[in-house]
Amino acid sequence: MPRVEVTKKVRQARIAQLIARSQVFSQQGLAEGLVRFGIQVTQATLSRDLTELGVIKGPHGYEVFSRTEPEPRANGDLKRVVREFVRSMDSADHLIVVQTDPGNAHTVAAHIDRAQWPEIVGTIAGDDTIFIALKRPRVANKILARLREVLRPGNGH
Amino acid sequence: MPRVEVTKKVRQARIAQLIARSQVFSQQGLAEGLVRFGIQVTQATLSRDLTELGVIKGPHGYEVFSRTEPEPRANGDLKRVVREFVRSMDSADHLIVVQTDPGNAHTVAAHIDRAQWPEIVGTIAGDDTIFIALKRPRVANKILARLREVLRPGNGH
DNA sequence: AATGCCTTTGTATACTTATACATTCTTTTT
DNA sequence: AAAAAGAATGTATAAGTATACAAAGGCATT
Repeated sequence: MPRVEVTKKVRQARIAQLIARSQVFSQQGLAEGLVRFGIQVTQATLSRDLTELGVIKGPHGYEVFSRTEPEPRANGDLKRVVREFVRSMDSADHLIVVQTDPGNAHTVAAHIDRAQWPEIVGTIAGDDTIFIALKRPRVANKILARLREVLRPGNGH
Repeated sequence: MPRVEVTKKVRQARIAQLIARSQVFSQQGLAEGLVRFGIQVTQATLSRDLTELGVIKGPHGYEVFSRTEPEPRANGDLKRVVREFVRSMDSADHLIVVQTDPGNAHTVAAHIDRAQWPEIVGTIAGDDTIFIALKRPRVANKILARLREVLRPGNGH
């Protein structure tokens, strides 16, 4: 049974609370903040706690790293990255414009490049936008349809 | 002016490329990866680069945290950056494709954007390529000519 | 050219974080 | 109950990162 002292679980909850409300930049500082909750631990323990909580250190101090995995890297296939990152698509003549989640345009573009579809002349990716240059305008709908296939719900998983 | 050495900008572009494609867990390891690009720097410089790039260290290595582009110190005009970074240009229908020195596409594109030429709908820049979307294909040559003016030798300084 | 300011980078080192090992306490197995 | 196995945590230190300082070069002004 749990002891009278503060459990690991409670401590980690306090840590999450603390870093959510204030900017903490070191485990030493975190330890000091925890003292106000009557919790006293060493830096080593905090290092372990932060790892378990999935906390990372950003420009503004520690933050919970739960958001959509910024970079699933490795090599999923085209379908996977399209389904995961693409928000919308449209075409304009020789060009298809793809909107993705911020920061992931290059990931998607790289996969499209790799597919080497003959109708595509080239792609270029910014932060959240991809331009796909086509050889001829009339293939736009064909390519769009091919890409959209994987976006439809109930389309495998 | 072209420099013999690798510029900071190019180096940071390589860093971004490297951490996007593989999992890097230390600045030491990053330095080793950069050697394959012929770039040799110390850990201290990489620490600074990562800060400037807004890179953080997550469970899967370094990742880009935020695209807080400090925006190229509003310096130099369009002519200067075109002369300095552009390698070649061509058009494809309503699209102009500009090739630049590695890592400098954003700089050039930003200046083109700033010029606000009415014939240009928008631009998007990758690592060394820019797509310029035009309202209508027939203005391509006009824009190309205007850009190429500054590339001609003996064109002021 | 000389001066001064700014940028970039390396060196050395301080600061921060992770981890091997040991200890203590709890739980499970025999 | 004793022994074995695990969990949690501290200690000491290794591993990793940031930064003060100085050197070097670019650029503008004089």
